[in-house]
Amino acid sequence: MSAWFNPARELDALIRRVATSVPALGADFDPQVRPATDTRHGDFQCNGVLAAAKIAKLNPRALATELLAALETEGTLKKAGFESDVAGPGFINFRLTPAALAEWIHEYRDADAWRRGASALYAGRNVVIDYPSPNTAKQMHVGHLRPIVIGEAVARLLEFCGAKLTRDNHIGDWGTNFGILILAIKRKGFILDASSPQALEDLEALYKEGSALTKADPAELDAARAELAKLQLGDTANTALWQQIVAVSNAAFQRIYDQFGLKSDVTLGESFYRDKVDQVYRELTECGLAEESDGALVVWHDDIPRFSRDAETKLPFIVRKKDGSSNYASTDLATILYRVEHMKAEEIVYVTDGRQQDHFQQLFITATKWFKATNRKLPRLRHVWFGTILGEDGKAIKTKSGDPVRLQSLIDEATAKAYEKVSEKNPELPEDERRTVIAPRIGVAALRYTDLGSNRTMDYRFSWEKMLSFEGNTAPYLLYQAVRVRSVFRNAGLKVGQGEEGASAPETPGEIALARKLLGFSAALEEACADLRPHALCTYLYDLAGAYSSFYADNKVLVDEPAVKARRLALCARTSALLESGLRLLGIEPLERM
RNA sequence: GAGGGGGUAGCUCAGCCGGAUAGAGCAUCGGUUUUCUAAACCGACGGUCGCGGGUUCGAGUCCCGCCCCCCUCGCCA
Repeated sequence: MSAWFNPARELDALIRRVATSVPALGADFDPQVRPATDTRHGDFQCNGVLAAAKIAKLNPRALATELLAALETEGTLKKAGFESDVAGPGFINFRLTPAALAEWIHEYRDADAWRRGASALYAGRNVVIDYPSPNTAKQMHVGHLRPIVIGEAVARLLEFCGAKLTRDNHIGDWGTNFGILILAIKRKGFILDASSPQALEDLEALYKEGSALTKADPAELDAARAELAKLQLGDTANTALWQQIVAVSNAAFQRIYDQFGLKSDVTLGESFYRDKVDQVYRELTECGLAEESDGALVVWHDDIPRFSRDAETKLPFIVRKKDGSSNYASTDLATILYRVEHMKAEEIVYVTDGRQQDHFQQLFITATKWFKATNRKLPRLRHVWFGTILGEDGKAIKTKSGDPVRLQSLIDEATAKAYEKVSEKNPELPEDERRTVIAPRIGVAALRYTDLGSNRTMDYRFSWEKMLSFEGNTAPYLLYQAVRVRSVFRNAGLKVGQGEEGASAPETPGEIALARKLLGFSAALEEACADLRPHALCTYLYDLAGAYSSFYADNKVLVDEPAVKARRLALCARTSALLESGLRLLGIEPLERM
């Protein structure tokens, strides 16, 4: 074990250490080590000398030369396989020798090795991730795509980097809509059957009707409230109905989760916390954080102008409604406490729509003060938020009738298009494989990748054309590249990873470029983890696939010279493993052929 | 009004812990296959990085002002 998993990080540490022996630099010198912006400059560059020279009023080139001399004397640089020089106004460029590239490729050969390299980021940390957390009694629609897809990718990233992860599906199963729904069910004498695929759709229709009635007739609204009150007081009939509604919802959700390969460790919905909110009210009141306002129990944050009681537009954190019932603020607070006490959470990650930013900001501030006042240890709280999926017109996506687009219909359409495309491109593959394996996987992968491919904080325009186009930075392109690599091994009669003995160091431009790209994985992973942005990984995988394609076009793998063939097979094997591991991190299951 | 996001090629978007000549895909035009999956590769075309100031050796990236678009703002989650 000698090659650095993440050379940029190690280089940075090394330069900092050596800089202490250079008088003009010292201990607080920031080397600003970055991947080289242009490969002609090498693999990594140190930009920090320019700024330091300015402060010390020295010639930057001379200072860079001095620092580099100290680095070279120290010896590590050469051992790690770097060549280096001073360039331009005072940059220091570092280039890994082909032998060093070969060593990394030899050493970091599979997901286990990468996981070990990456484990420093989250080693052993207890993390609870809250997703996709849908509301019950409604079918999953396009709005549920992002929490599923982003949540799963973030979860896998964290797990890959060593976190001890609990996936907690915090379903919304205790909302005020249950009064309306229960009333409507009773009126119609409707019988619920959780095993029926139709059941949730029926519930939704009932709710729509009931909702319209309550809007039209105040007496109806009172009746609905009465049903809700009965439920909350533990009425047997209403509780049974509520349980059935939740069961119907969960069964329908599960059918969607299965198609996305989603598994929760626990599903503790809001209802689970209904007997735990009193403690929240009591403690918040006792430590002087919460107070009555217009009959509700609210928390003001006078230290934050926007959330202060003096703000122009009042935005209190309402923890108990004026009718005495809880809301998501109260249950979210109770949930934090539960996760800390019973799941030993050191970090909680919420994956939700960006429109909830105010809520989470207030939640986090309130929790911070509450935990401080009660001498509890606060976990790190992170809101991983995302933008909205827009229709082709740039407005919230809807069907022609104005209803939300069902998630299942998105999956079906994507799958159908994928089937068409595969059948056109590769008709000799067995029909059954195309239909049951390849098409569904490409379809779901396309949905996922479209969602993950751009920065999550951006809104994006949903376009069938773009989503199902199999060119450019898309899932089918990446899947295709992964399949092409596998095909090389199939033709050679080898398993991926075999035939590397006696490999020489990369030599041709295509080989070198690919090898460098492979090394870039560690940095991409770190970047994706830092802000929990899966799209950094997407960008990397796309680059890697491109580097492979160029390599593949100019470097025939199955050649006669054993050393050349072995080194190219090694490059192929690593590309294959990295593409496939990377896709899995995004939640995308790679294919054998397509 | 306050807060958040966005404004980069005709379109969709990367790049934004300041770094050397601003990148992809699509579209348009052209080239590459008796060769490991051409769903590919290579090339050409295409830019006042919203506008104006400032900081800096260096600004798409940081700061200030302004303009435009989207979202949120008292009891839904």
